[in-house]
Amino acid sequence: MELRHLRYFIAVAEEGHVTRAAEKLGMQQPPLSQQIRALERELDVQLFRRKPRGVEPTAAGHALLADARAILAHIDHALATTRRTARGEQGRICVGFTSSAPFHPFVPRVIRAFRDRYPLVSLTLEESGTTELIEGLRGERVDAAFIRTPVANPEGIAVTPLLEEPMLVALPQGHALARGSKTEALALKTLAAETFIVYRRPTGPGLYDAIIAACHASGFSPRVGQEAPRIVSTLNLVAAGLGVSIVPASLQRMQMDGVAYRRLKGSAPSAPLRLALRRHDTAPPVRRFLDLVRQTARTFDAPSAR
Amino acid sequence: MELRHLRYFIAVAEEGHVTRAAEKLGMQQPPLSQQIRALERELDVQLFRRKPRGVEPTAAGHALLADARAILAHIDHALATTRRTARGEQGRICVGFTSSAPFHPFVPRVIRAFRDRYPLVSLTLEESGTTELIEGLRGERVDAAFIRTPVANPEGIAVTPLLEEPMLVALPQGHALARGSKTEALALKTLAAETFIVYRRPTGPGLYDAIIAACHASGFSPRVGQEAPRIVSTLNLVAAGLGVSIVPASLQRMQMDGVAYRRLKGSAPSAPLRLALRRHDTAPPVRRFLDLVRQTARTFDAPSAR
DNA sequence: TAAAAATACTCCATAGGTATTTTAT
DNA sequence: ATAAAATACCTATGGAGTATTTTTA
Repeated sequence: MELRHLRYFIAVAEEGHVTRAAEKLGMQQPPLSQQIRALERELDVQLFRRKPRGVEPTAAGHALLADARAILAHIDHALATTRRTARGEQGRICVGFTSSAPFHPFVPRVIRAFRDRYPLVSLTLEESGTTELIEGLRGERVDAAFIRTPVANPEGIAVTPLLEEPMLVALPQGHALARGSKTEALALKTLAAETFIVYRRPTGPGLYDAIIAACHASGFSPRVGQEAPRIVSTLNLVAAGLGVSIVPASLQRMQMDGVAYRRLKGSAPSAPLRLALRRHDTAPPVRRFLDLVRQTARTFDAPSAR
Repeated sequence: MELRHLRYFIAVAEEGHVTRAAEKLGMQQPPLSQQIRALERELDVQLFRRKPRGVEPTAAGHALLADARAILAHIDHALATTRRTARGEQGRICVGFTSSAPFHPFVPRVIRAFRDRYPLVSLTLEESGTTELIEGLRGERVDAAFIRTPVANPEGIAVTPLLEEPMLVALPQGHALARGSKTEALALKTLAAETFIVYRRPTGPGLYDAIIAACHASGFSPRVGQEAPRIVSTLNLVAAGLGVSIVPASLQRMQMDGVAYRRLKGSAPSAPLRLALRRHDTAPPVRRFLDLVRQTARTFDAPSAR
């Protein structure tokens, strides 16, 4: 059986008249009669009662008519879903981000824009460390990840740079360097004697290494104190007076009590925001997400350094 | 689009390999490739990613695969329903009966047999007078009716005789004729002086006329007292001592207090059981019902005259 | 008998087959 | 280099067209 048979059958049942149905279908009566009989022969069921002024569906014909309409509707629905899926308008996507990413206003903005634009794409979010996110990408548990640092082993992973923001020194409130003119930039070497609170290296090696490298460039080797597993923990430790830290500027947005920020003078390390994807991932929602992220990044006038 | 495309698509998606799918479909690889590409072109959607060792459904392909399977299942289901409907195994039937019919053991037996044999046919029962049942048949509210009397205007109605049973005299308990040897048959003319309770003529003219005619044949004109709208009411009136009546033998089964029965001698009127249908009704459940009724009637060894 | 469906046939579009080339790793 | 898909081309099945007959109330 073919869909043709169902289409023809519906036309004949609706018209109650083979000749008129043929006209409506843009064909002649004999081939239509033949196809109807072929359908009846295949099902071994009489679908129409032939009368001198047309045809009338039998009980079986009526039963089939209802189902045939439902089947054609089912097909229309399936094709629409398929097309939407191909366009990336329907499906699923899991977006991961490191703990510091959501503080950058770009991230919530782009997530919201995606939800608005592609409401049929089911979007799940996952916060995790950079290393876990990259593993998640490889294992298909995550489809896109906002990260801040370069990836150690980028095999099969494509990283798109999005935005850069300065890094600031986070000092305990009341620290000597936190007093004075707060808007003036600080030279990194001023911090040579301080204890540094850093983000755990295994979780996000890039940030750790960038800070150490910047210190060495300024002529000193930083004393590393506590290592924090999340960027927020870093600030908690700073607020507790256990040391200073160097964090992306957008962290200021969280208004943490007991922490003061100072800008850094000269070639201070900067904090990039990047998007990591599987290289050659053709999943349409992922492509749409990347498109939207890039477009939003282009028109983003960084309000982070307020 | 045709079902062929969906069948081929499913085969290729399941095999992940056009050549193997073609083999499984009993065809060659190039035409299968062509049909798949034709489907992709029509939908304007890429369904497979071509790899050096086979093909892999895209996200859209996966979406379509699930729907395509559901559609084929939908079709199978529709065809099965159509065939069952054609065979009379599925559908609806409304069976009517006059008030006296269900007392004949044949009627409940055949109803039960039909339910058991055709569980997917939704069966509704309707009790009504003969006249209303025939109108119900004409108006398609009823599809088959168990009646006892001939139909006045049988235009478009086919009546099949099923069984005959004797009619008995129903007497008030304590009536002179109810005493004595109860098994002995009574001559109808013995009742010449009695008041007759009869079934209302408009509701069931056949029974009424049969009784009057039998009395005339026995040489008297019966005195008609109350007319009852239902056969049970007749017996109630007899029990109340308002007169005698002549009723089908199977009415004994209802064990009505205060009523005694006597057989009739000679050419007493007999009570037929008949099935009325629309002439030329081809509805399959109705044909099945008629077949079953006839078959059951043939093998029915009347236990009514116990 | 009259309208409509079924049959008989013819034709051609296209599904499917055969041979070969292109592609992707 | 190799396996598999795509392309080119051919064949023939069967869907559709034309002319006519049969059916049914």
